[in-house]
Amino acid sequence: MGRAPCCEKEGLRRGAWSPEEDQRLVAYIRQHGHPNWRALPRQAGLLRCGKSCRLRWINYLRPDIRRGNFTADEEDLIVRLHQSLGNRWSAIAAQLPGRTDNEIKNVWHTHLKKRLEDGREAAAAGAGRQKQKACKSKPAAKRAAVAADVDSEQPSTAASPGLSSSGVTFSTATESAAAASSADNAATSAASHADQLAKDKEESFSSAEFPPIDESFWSSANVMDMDLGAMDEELGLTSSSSTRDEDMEFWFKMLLESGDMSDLSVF
DNA sequence: AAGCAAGACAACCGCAGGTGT
DNA sequence: CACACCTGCGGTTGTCTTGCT
Repeated sequence: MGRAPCCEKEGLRRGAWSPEEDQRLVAYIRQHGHPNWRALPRQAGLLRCGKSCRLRWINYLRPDIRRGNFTADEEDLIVRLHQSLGNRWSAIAAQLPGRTDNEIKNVWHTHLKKRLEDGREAAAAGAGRQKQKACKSKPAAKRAAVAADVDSEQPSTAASPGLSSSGVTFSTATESAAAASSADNAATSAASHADQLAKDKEESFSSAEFPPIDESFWSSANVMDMDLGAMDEELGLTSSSSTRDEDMEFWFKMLLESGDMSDLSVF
């Protein structure tokens, strides 16, 4: 259980990613996947450490990322999940299709936490969100613009009905919620939240902001030489769901069985 | 119009755990 | 069994944007 030596920092770029770097990373992963993050930047010709590439891909460039503002349901779900899971952002993110742990963490620290601390979450649930969404509109647009840069090279698969991970991830959320419901009626509420999220996501992905995905991208000759099955698995796109989702489900059930999910009464 | 404070978000850092040799 | 390597996670920071005065 050793620790990986620190990334060589000499000659490596840091800070914000340029569109060119994004395109290069996306193009490489498109062709070869990312079996080895450490070796990826060198093979892709990027002056970045593998960690940085992974983070960029996971949090920003991954095709199944759901961009845009958090919905009221998503925010509520985050708050409730946080109450029962604590700072397990990856666990919370597993219940929010298309959202990354980093994004959820940011949202929590920037306003959800404050909302709770202020003790007026109930009152602010409506008004607060309206204000917040207005504030976020520009950054969202900015992100969309950057994404468009990348998408010009790689059509986003986010809107691909067949390839979107939403169904997979969400099915996990639904199943988890369903399991919870057997022990606690409150979980039914969580399931409805998940239902709503799925609807939101579908609507979101079919909106103009998320133009229809070019399905041909994934089946094009560009990716024919790569292991699509492996890629799908990495992206959480397989119908059998990812190992991580399975882990999350297992963890959820364990909590249920151990009674730790009594906190889910908040649902 | 300019300056300042707060908000929002991308990215980095260090650690822990899993896996292969 | 010990070690090295790799990946993933959570905390934190830096920078840019927005709103207010």
